[in-house]
Amino acid sequence: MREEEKLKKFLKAKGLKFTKEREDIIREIENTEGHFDPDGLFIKMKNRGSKVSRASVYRTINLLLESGIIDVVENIDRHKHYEKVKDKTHHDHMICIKCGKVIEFYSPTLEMLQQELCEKEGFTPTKHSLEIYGYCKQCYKK
Amino acid sequence: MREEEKLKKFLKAKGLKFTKEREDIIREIENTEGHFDPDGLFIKMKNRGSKVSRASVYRTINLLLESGIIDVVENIDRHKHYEKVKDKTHHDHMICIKCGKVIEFYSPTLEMLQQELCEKEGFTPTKHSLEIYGYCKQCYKK
DNA sequence: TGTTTATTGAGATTTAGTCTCAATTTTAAT
DNA sequence: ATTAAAATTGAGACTAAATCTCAATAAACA
Ligand SMILES: [Mn+2]
Ligand SMILES: [Mn+2]
Ligand SMILES: [Zn+2]
Ligand SMILES: [Zn+2]
Repeated sequence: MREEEKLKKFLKAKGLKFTKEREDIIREIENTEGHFDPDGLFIKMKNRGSKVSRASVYRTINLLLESGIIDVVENIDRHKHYEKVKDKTHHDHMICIKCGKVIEFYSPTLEMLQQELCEKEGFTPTKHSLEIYGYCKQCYKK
Repeated sequence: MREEEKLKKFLKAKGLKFTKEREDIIREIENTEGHFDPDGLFIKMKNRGSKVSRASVYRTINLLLESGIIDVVENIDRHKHYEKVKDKTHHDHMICIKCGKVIEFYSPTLEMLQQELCEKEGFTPTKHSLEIYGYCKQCYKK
C-alpha cells in the first residue's frame, strides 16, 4: 500500500482529516529517497512553490511517526532525521563520523539475539535503534 | 582511577586547565548515580550553593564526553541524557515506554556479532548505541 | 447544503545548547 | 613569590528546533 493510503486510513481511524496540506507533504515524502529532516523538507517544498507552513510540516511528520509510516533515524546537529519505513524490512545503521555516510544493514541473527536478551529480562520489545559509529572504508584509509 | 584523575590527565594532555569549576562539576557527577542531564545537574548544584554557571556545566560535560568519562544515553523530550562510563563495562539499554524504567544489559555475543557485521562492510566502529524500546515486566501486565 | 470539528498559517513562545567578551584564574617559567 | 601567556569564567545575548496560540478556514458527513 502506498504511504498516502496508509495515512488516510490512519487519519480516518483517529477521526482526523486528510487535508490538502497533508496530501502535499506525504507526496513530497513519497518522492524522497533516503533520510530527511523536517526543515529540509519544508524548504524543498517551499522552493517548488508549495504554500504549506513549517508548522504543518512538523505536525504532519509527528502523525507519520505515530502511524509508523516513518521512523526516527538519528539526531544530527540538534535536530532529528527520519526515513520511510515503507516495505523496507527493518534495518540498522553504521554512520561514518568523518563523512556522514550511512550504511544500512540487516542481520537476522542480530535481531534474534536481541529478542532472546529481552526475554531473559522479561522485557517486551516494540522497536529498537542500533547505530554504530566509526569510519567507513574510504575515510579509514586517510 | 577516579573520574577526577582521568579528567586531570585528559586536560593536561590537551593543554587545558583543571579549574575550581571543573572540579566542582566532576565531583557532582561522581556522586550521581544513574543517568543525568546537564540542566538537572546545574539546578542540583545551584540548590546546594555552588556558584558554577550553566555555561560551564555544558562546557564541562562536552569535555567529559570527549574524554570518554561519560557517554550519551538517550534523548528524552528534547535534551540529552548522560551516564558515567566508569569502570562499568560497556552496556546497552532497554527502555520502558510506559514507566521510563531503564534496564542495562551487556551481551558479548551481541558485541562480537556487531564487530563481524562491521568487518563485512569494511567499517571500523568506534562506538555504538543500542536502545530497545518496549514494555517492562510490570507495565506489560497491565 | 449546513453544521460540527479539525486544521491551517503567521508569528510568538519555549528551550537546549552555544557564543561573546571583559574580567579572572590557572599554569609554568622565572 | 612574581610574572606573563593563555585558558576559563559568568552573565546574558543568541541560535535554532520544535511547539503553541488563535482567529480564519476547510474537511467530513448527514
Ligand atoms: Mn536508513
Ligand atoms: Mn545506563
Ligand atoms: Zn566516511
Ligand atoms: Zn515500565
